[in-house]
This record gives sequence, C-alpha cells and structure tokens, in this order.
Amino acid sequence: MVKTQDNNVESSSNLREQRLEKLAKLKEKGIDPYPYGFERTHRVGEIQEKFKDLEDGERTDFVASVCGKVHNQRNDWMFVDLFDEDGKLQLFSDAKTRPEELKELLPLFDKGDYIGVTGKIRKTPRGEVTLDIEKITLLSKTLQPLPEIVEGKKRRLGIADVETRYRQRYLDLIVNPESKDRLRKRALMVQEIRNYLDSRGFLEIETPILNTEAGGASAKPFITHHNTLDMDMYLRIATELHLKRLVIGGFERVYEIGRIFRNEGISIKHNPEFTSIELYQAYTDVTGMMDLTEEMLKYVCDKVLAKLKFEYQGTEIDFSKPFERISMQEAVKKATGKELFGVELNEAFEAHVEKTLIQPTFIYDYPVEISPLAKRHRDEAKSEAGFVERFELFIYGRETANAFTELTDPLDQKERFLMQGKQREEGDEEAHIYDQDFITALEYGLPPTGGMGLGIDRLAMFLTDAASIRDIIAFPTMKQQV
RNA sequence: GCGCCAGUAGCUCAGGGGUAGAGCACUCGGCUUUUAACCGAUUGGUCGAAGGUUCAAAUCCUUCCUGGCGCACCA
Repeated sequence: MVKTQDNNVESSSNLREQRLEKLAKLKEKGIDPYPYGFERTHRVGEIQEKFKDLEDGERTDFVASVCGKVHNQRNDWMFVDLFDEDGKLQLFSDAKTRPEELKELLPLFDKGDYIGVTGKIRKTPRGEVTLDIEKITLLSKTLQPLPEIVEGKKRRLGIADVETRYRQRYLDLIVNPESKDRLRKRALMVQEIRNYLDSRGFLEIETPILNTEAGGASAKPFITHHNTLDMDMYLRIATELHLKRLVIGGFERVYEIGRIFRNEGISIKHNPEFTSIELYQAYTDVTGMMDLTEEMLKYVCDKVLAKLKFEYQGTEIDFSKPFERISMQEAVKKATGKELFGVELNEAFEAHVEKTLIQPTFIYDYPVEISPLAKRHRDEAKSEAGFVERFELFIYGRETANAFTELTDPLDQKERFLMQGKQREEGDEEAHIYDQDFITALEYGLPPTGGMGLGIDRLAMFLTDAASIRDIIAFPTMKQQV
C-alpha cells in the first residue's frame, strides 16, 4: 500500500477519532494540549546515572521533573515508559492511590503523547529506576497512533517498510533506534572532521550553490532559473573551482562541507543530492594530501567508533595499519599483466581492480585524460607517459576520496579545458566545461596547492554499517506520490 | 533506461480462484509493583490503482502507480 500521510489519516480514522475526542475533552477541562514549555530539572540519562546504584526497592526523597514521549503504558497507567533523547525512564502511578486529578487526566492521554512529570525517584524491587508520578502535564497531544517501538529483540517491532521509513523519517526515528543511531553517528563524524581541520588552521568558507556554469567535476547538473535575472542557473556539481579561487585570494587552508547535486541515477550508493568535503592546502601536494587523508580518517574513525577496525556488511575494514599505496599502472599490471596507458588504463582499472580494493588503498598516478584539474607528474618520464599527480582512496571497492596536486599553470589549464571540450563534442555530456573566469583567476597566481575531496555520505555508510546511502541521509530523494 | 521482486487492519505478517485471517496496538472488562506484564471480550479492510477473464478474483491476465534489489551512469 502506498502510505501517504493522508492515507494514514483516512485509514486510521477510528484511532484518530478517539484521540480527537480526548483532545476536545482536554480543552473542555481548560487544559492546553499544546503548551509552551516545561521546567525540566533532569534529563532521563541524568536520573538513570545518578540512581543506578540504589538498592532494589530503595526509595529516595529526591524530586525530579522530567519530560518526554510516552512509548508504552501498562496496567492502566500504573507503569509508563517515558523517553527523552537519552532513553527511557519508568514512571509509576498506583490506580488506587493516585490523586483525583490524575484519575481524570490519565484516560485522556495516549501512547505517543509528550508529557512532563514531577515526582520522587526510587528503584522498584525488580531493579528499575522509577519516578513516582505526583504531577503530570500534557506537553503535546498526538492524534496519530504510534507504531510499535523496538526495544527488545524478542519480537519484530518498529517499521520495516522501507518506503515508510524514508517518506516518514520521523516515524522511523521514533520507533527504530538504529536509524537514530546512524544519523547521530553521522553528525558526530562531521563534527570530528571539522575539529580535525579547524585545529590545523583550516577555515570553512561557503561557496555558491547557484552557478552560471557547473564545473569542477564531470557530471550532469540540475538546471534552475532565476526570475529577476531571467537566467538559467546550475546547481553545483563540485565546490572545487570556487575553493581554489579562495586559495588564489590568499586563504592558505580552506575547506567546505556542503551539498552537491548531480542529475544522475539513484542507487544504493547514489543520491541526487549528497554531501562532500573538499579541502585545499597551499604549499603541499598529492603526497601531503595522502598523509592528511589517512590521518584524518583514522582520527575520525577513532573518535566516532572508539576503535580502528569495524565491520562493514560482514567484512572487517581495518584502519589500524598504514593504508596501502600503489600506482594505478602497477595495480592493473598485477591484475592483468598488461602495461596500459591513458583511458585504456583507467578502464582496465575499473573493470579488474576497483572491486578488489576492500581494505583502504590509495591508487595514485592517474591518466591526464580523466584528470583535467591535476598537475602533470613532476617525474618527466611519467609526465610524458600522460600521468598526473592524483590519487583516489578506495574502501570496500568504492571510491571514497579523490585528491591531486592542483594544476596551477593557467596556460596548461586552458589546454585541459579545451581537451575536455573536444570530448564533449564527441558526445561525452559529462566532460568538464570550459571556465574562462577560472583561468583568469589562475593567471593571478595559485600557489603550489594540494586538494582533496571526500564523500561524506559514503564515509558515514562505512562507519554506521549502512547498506544504502538512504540510510544515512535523513530525507533521501523520493518520487512524488500521485 | 532495462530486468527481477514486493505492496493485505494503526504496526508486523499469513492466505495464492469459493464467507478477509493471526499476533500486537486501539476500546471495554478483570488482575494490580509490571518489564513484550498477564487473562477475557469487542472493534478494526476499496487486499496499491484501473481494466479484463470467470458463476465467483486478494488470488489468474493486462496496464499503471509506489518501493526494494541488480545492471547501466556516476561519487
């Protein structure tokens, strides 16, 4: 069944009807079902931590006010599982001894409602930290029934339907703890990347998403239109060319973590909008970028997972050892016995080598034809053979990072763009576009610079063992429902 | 874009030509310090949509919608 919110409202009308009646009764009693706040004295986690050492059955005079969402209720509101972002706190109210006010109110509450409660903390004879409800306040009345919550592993609960999980992510987050954990880990990961770079003198500077040209990568762009300027614009497909302009302007270490848009297929590894980080550092090169990338990934992995080895889809990925480093030509030669060059080399690499690179591996020395923004190799023989100073990092057979010694020669850059233009004429829709403004910028002087780009989503997939990119994007791109 | 698979109650799922099912949730009653509480009863459906075949379609056929996976493209 297609599950739109409207359909839910429609088909759960009885359940919703009941709640609307309760809502009306609450209003009759002069109770605001959507009040403006609550004086919370403690979070659930603080209570659990503070009283974890109570003896079973021990009571205290400690009065706390906590608030959150009711996930479960047993025995006529005798036991209530209240959740805030920290987790669960059990509430207790004996039907026989509860005050008149509670007797009137509790039947009007439902699972899913937000409430605030005040009362003394104790531990039940079964060892559960519990708050005895003295006062209860409705904080938000819910009209939709809550799907079952996943708490134990004894029964299949939660929302299994992936379409509902993506379209109504809030429900997924409410009932499926692992979904919430993934997004939390992703946020932590991004935070640690910023910590790492900020502490090394990098500045995060935002560059435009709306552009008159979509450059810096080979990809099909999204087109949009600016009304006042009466001009078509492109959503960016990379942050590269603007960040390099910033280096030209004198910022020696810059980066941007931001959304990129590519008008291409959707798959387990591809979402039309995704997040990249690109960073540029003056006076270093591709080797410096390799060292930085490796160090940063190990740092972030350690901070997020507190370990350097992790399982991805049943395979152990090991960040604890030095990452493998091998040239593309060597890797292809090992696999096929052939010494190839140019586009052929890259094709052979993609066909025979890429999938085998499970543990983190830097592949370096790329053909110039597919690297229009990278500097030609400093080794003259390699340069003549058509190699540039570039690497890509592969993990689990997936391209995870891409870096080069940036091309700083404006005349060579112009040639490269022209070469791309030829490929475009030959039908390659995704060849890089000619960007005169960028060449002009280069003519003002880009210092020797190393640059690196990394897919935030793909890294997040690894660190959260997510099979699909949609599992680490809160609201993945979906078709409109009819 | 192509191929394969899926869509049945609020949730999780059975059923695959002959009265639309179960568990949980909801509602009511019982029990009353539970831990998936428990016991009993009631309620709940356009079987994704539209056509077709048939005495009869959730079931078979066609088309469409939405989603998943694989391939292609890409990061």
